[in-house]
Amino acid sequence: MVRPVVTIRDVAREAGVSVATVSRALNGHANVAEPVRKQVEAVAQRLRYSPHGAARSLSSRSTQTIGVVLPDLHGEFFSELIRGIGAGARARRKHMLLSSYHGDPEQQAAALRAMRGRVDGLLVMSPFADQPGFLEENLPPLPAVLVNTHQAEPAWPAFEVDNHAGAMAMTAHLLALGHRRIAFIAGPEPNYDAQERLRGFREAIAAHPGASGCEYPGDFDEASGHRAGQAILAAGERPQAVFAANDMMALGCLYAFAQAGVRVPQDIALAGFDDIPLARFVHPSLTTMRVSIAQLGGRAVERLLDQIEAGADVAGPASGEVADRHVLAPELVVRASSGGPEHPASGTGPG
Amino acid sequence: MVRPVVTIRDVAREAGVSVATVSRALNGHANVAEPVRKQVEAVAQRLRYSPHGAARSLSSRSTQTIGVVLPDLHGEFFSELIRGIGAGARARRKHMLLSSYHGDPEQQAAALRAMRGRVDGLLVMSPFADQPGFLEENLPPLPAVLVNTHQAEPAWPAFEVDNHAGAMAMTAHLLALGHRRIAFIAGPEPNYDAQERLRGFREAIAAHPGASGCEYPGDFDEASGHRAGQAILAAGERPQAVFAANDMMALGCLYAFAQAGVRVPQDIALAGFDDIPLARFVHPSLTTMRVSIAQLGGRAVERLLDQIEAGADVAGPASGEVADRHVLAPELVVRASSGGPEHPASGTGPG
DNA sequence: CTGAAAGCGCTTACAG
DNA sequence: CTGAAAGCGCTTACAG
Repeated sequence: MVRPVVTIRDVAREAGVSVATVSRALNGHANVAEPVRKQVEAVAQRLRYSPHGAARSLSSRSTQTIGVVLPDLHGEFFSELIRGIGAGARARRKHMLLSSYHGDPEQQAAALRAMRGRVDGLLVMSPFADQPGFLEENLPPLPAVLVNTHQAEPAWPAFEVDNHAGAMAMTAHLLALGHRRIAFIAGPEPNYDAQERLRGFREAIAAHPGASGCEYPGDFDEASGHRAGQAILAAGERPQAVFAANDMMALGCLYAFAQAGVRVPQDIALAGFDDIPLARFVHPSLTTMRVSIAQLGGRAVERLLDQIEAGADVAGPASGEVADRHVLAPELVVRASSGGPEHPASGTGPG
Repeated sequence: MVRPVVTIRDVAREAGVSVATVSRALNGHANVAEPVRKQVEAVAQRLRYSPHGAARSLSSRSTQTIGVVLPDLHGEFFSELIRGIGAGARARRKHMLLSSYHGDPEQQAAALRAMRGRVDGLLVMSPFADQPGFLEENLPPLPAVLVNTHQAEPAWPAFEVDNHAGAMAMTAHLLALGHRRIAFIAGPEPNYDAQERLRGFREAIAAHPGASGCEYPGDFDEASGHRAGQAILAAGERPQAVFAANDMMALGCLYAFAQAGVRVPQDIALAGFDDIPLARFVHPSLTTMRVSIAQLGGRAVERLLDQIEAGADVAGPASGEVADRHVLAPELVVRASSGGPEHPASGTGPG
């Protein structure tokens, strides 16, 4: 059962040709006589030869691999992102080297540097990218595309969700339904997505005469949404609608309302953000902004592979150039919780 | 902004030593004079040197990477698996090369072979492993551990969920609650997990005098669960309990019952399998078997890394040896839908 | 403790 | 169309 390790030299010897010819034959180069190619392929197959990845990468200066460096692997967001990147990579026949780290910049720096010589380009999500010099100092000299990452200077191509526009759209939806006093349950303050959603809410409220908003703190989990829901009910003048900065908080809030006997949407409208799978299953089903994270990953990997194929090999653009930035607009999904006219395809319940 | 590519030779030249000394200094070998080491480290840092992965792998015959080959990336199962593997790999400072393919054996064969020279070992989930010779012919000569994969001969170490025991446990739970006529909604026939769950159900029913089971087809999605639920209600003698082979089908069934005005658990008890996140959010919350897929992945990667460190370098065991097989027992999670005494921590709703 | 040299397994100009 | 040779960027016996 011990399989011998077979190299290109074994194939060459067995086929009676040079290793150069084996290499050319197996890599589909044109300048190989057809009978020779057949012969080499037959021998390679018989010996179950497959080329050594590191050797091939070293000599060809190409790894056929993209590196993906993420802050975490936990939760819907990352699994969708990985799925989208994986699909995009496979479509272009690339491998995917996945690295996650926890918390501190040191670890991410190490993860980034370890990619040199292993990948042809990088997809990076970094909470430290707005720290001046962080990426400049730690990205290997390779093409890189940022995902959902806020850079101080737009030095790298970037793909992100348009949280600001999404929050404005949702607020506009609630306003269009006639609600004027709207509560906002905010996400964690240091979080850039949270900041953008809050900004969108504020802007939409400010732009609408007669509308007023009040804000409650939260940190993107159910429990904080639950607390905010209780606080909203306890406050003086009850808002007509609540917009939670993500779905998990909206669910917590929904639960608080249910406990208090407050009906959604009859007594108060409710909306979230993200369209997590749960959103359509809860009762009432949740109006939310749908964000296609898999698509975000897929488009980012396409952009990266295009750049790699174009032969770019530097980390960061030439000086003075501004990197392209791609924002994906989330889509309003109206369900029962906001009391608006539901889109038939977004209906509640399985079956 | 164009960063020059710096190699070990640049560091050596700059530090005034040989490349051998740089290599030893940076890799923490003992036989380097302390001042020399300091000097080399300073230069490496100043030049932002990081070693070239492929070159290092080729000469050291070690990639510090494990390969993960999966049939798909879609859904809770794979994201949890990847998360568990990723955490395990990071804990042991290994990289993770992730490859997914769709459908056919050819594609998986290619994915497996492409791993040679890129990884030190493989974690493989393969629907084709019971096809004689498939793994033998396509696994590179590396240590490999199988995950949730049914092999005809137990030639490789394997980690899997004990679906049979889990289904028996759930059936026993329903029987213990006094239910005697129990319906089972089966998964897709070719699926090995589905087969094992069905086998566990049958065995538990057969072992219990006075109990009777009837079976309905399904294919692990909501819609088939919904159809089965309708069929169950339409049939002559209504069962006292329904056990769906997975949670998604249980949810579909629950929805059919709700539409028909049949109350769960008062009129009929219901249980699922998997403990997907939705299970605790639906109403009534769903009794199910919890399967820790992340743990499955984590343990598999540990087993693989142990084998790699032990210096094994062959695909498959020595002839005559039987590979170890690890089954992870799922855990019964009693919630409202079965009408049993609920565990306090498993309660319904957020907050 | 240090360096010169061989070698890891490929690819790719360069000749022919 | 084919082969001999150089080289990719490291690591590691081997001498000293």
